[in-house]
Amino acid sequence: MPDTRLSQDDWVDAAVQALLHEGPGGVAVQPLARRLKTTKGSFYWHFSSREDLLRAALDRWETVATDDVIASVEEQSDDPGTKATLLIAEVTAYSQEHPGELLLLADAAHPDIGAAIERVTDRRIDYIARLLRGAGLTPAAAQRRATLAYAAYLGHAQLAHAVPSVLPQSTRGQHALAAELAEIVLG
Amino acid sequence: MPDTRLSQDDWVDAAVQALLHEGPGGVAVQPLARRLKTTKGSFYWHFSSREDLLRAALDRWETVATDDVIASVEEQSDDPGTKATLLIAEVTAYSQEHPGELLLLADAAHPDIGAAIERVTDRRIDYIARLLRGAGLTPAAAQRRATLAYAAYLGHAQLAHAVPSVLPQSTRGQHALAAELAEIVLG
DNA sequence: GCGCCTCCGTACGCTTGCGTATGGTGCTCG
DNA sequence: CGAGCACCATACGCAAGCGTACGGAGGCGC
Repeated sequence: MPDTRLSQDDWVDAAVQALLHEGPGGVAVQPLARRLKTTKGSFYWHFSSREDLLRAALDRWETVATDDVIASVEEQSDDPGTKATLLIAEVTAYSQEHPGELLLLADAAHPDIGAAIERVTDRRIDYIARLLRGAGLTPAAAQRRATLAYAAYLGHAQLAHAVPSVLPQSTRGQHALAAELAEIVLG
Repeated sequence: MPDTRLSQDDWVDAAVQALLHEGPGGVAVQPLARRLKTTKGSFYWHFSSREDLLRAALDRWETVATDDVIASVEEQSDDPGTKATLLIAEVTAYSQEHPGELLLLADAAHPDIGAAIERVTDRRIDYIARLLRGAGLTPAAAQRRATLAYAAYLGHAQLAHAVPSVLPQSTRGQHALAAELAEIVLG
């Protein structure tokens, strides 16, 4: 039992986990308190409200969902094409393990959530567009392709989570789909 | 005040509207009762539970979300390419006016919702694949392209609803994006 | 070793939704 | 025209979350 005393950060950690696995609805005071084996008394000492915690969790998510992924890809390769392939793999695995991110889109009406999503989406599409420009596309074409590619990724992730049966079941089939997408995007 | 007396169908109508505009969370007994200017007493006379109503609403949605759209497209043209273009337009407008459908994906864990989504998604992708075969693609390629096209549509709809700022604001830009998608899908 | 400040547990009130029980309406049919 | 049935309103109990009040424990400085 390492330190029965909790810090603000422990709560944020738990909130981010809940956010990634259950979506924003999982960021709830009492359930998290149960999981942390404590009570609301602790929570309301460190935070002023549930919204407060949600904001902190979103802030952290924003970083891991962009910088971390981008940095990981960047340090693995220099070639834009290779980087794109790496990105697809990394990001697919990421969304597979963290279905909560997709649930975030459903709550985009919430001001803080909407703002966070907007920043994350912007940075992701910009990064893809940058890769495509690196691969020789004109800025305008790169932007369009990047948007389409991201839309395809998003939709694919949604399908994988909500209707897996419509996607190829075999790894072969999945690979064929990913290859087709890559070929289309890279022209 | 046409008939202060309500039928089972009136409730289902209201539920479908709620489903299309607010997602499954909107299919709630008391809110609907308020909207219909009645009370739960009425509801529980016609239905045994909230789930009961939800199932009825999903059943109806399944029809309007597939057959109706497909029939509309089919009666407007015979050429597969034209039909695909029509489909994109029709379906984009549809999802624009009915953001609730996207929220359904977030609740795919619910058995009835998941099953309904699966049937709808299957039929939609199958229809697109049929169009693509009609345009000369091999069955396997048509299936892959149809899946990708649907994923792109889904993701695009999500973005339009949750992060409209990342999409082109001008109708010109939107048209360019749609054109690029159509060109990609049709080869 | 005493007091204080930090942190947490408990108990409460509030809201919103689901589902039930039960008493009323008004229409309809005999 | 009155009995019965279809339909609805009201009131209740229950669950789960948020937020507050307040009291108790435990470590730290002096």
